[in-house]
Amino acid sequence: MAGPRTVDTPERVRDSARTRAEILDVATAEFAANGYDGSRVDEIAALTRTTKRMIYYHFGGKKQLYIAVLERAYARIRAAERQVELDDLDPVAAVRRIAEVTFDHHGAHPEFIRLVSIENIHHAEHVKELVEMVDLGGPIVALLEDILRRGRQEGLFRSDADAIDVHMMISAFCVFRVANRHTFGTIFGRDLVDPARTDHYRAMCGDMIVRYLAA
Amino acid sequence: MAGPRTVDTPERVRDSARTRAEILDVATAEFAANGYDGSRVDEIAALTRTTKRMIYYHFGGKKQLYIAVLERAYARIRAAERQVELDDLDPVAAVRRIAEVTFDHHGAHPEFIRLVSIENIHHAEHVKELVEMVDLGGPIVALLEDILRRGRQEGLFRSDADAIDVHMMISAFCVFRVANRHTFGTIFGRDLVDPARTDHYRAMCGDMIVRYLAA
DNA sequence: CTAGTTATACGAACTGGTACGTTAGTTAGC
DNA sequence: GCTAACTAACGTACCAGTTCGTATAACTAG
Repeated sequence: MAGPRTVDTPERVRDSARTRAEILDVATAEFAANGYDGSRVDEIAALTRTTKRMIYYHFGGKKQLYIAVLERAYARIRAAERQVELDDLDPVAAVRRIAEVTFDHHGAHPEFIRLVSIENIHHAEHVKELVEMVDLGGPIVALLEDILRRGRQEGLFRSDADAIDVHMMISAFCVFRVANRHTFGTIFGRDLVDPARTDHYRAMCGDMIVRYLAA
Repeated sequence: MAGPRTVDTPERVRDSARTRAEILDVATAEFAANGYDGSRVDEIAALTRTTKRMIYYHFGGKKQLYIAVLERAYARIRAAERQVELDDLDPVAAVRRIAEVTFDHHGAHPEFIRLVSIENIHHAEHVKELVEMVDLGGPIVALLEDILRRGRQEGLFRSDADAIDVHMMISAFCVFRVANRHTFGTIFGRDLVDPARTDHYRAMCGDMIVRYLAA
């Protein structure tokens, strides 16, 4: 944030990195709130301290801006996955830990979940461009494969479950709770993200995967 | 260019019910494919054998048409739920049966799942209008409550699980498999709706809920 | 150190096209 | 001959992307 060169002009300075970051912040909120087609480039520009021209100057267009937003959102969950510490946990505790990390991340980042939902409406066409640049799934799959291998060696886990399916079951629970909370809450009168119920659902998620995996 | 209606033209009769149904069919496909903002009233009209004015004549506007589409889609899953026969099944088999019915319905109606995702992007604002007219959640909850009560009486089920949470867990799995298949398939290289894997995932869904519920 | 030069960062106003909804009029059927 | 069902063509607002021009930082030669 501090001026890298001169100390004058506290604001209104030329700083492309800052401008880009501010556009990305606003665009993330807008795209998550309104979807791709529902978002307006003019509106995103109006919510920044710069103009629409800068969006085209720095990103090229609405679509590229959206891809940049997606890229940053996925980078953040990979960072969360990378920080999990579970070398000293037994396999059962380790899968529960992973489920809880996923649960907490999705609960804390509903805008990421919304972007993923939006992306699926668009048949993942933008994520398809992303995976050509970064490996989004590798880290979590490698982590789970290691735990499953240990668990099977110790005779704790069933042998017909693989890492991708385990991740799928955990994601299904954690994504649904956030992604579908509006229709679910409206139809069943239960707020899935009510803070008073968070511990209940975190435990439910852990129980689900641990019991499913049990030999 | 086109001659008057001197030629036969076997159909082309005035039939408001048929016109409404045709508009609804096309609109369902369009909204499910492109989302609400991504769908075009002109395009929907072009895909019917009538004109855009008829959409406004019969439904009032884009939003009301979308609500009518949602209403019909929800009516269909309630019909599927109503037809489940499980009076002669023990509680464990009965929950598995319900999970399978949900699994099969969602697998067979991806357009419904997409509409639900789209609706959540819009904070369920249209479903909120729907629930004032019809009770969408009652039937499945009543069904599950009955099974859970029997299961608890027989000492088969844990006592800290209620019908809404059980439905949530089943829905999470079945909805995720369809709703997120594009991003998941792109990132992890596994097609969740590959017919060759359908039996595997149906069994996985049943195992999940049965094991979670076990006392 | 400084005057001249260039690359980068920025903004106001505009344009071409698109999309929802309407106006005005037509036809079928009782 | 009255009305529900229907059609073509239009109007207005909006929106992605562009044009053209300006200001500032960074660099270079003298």
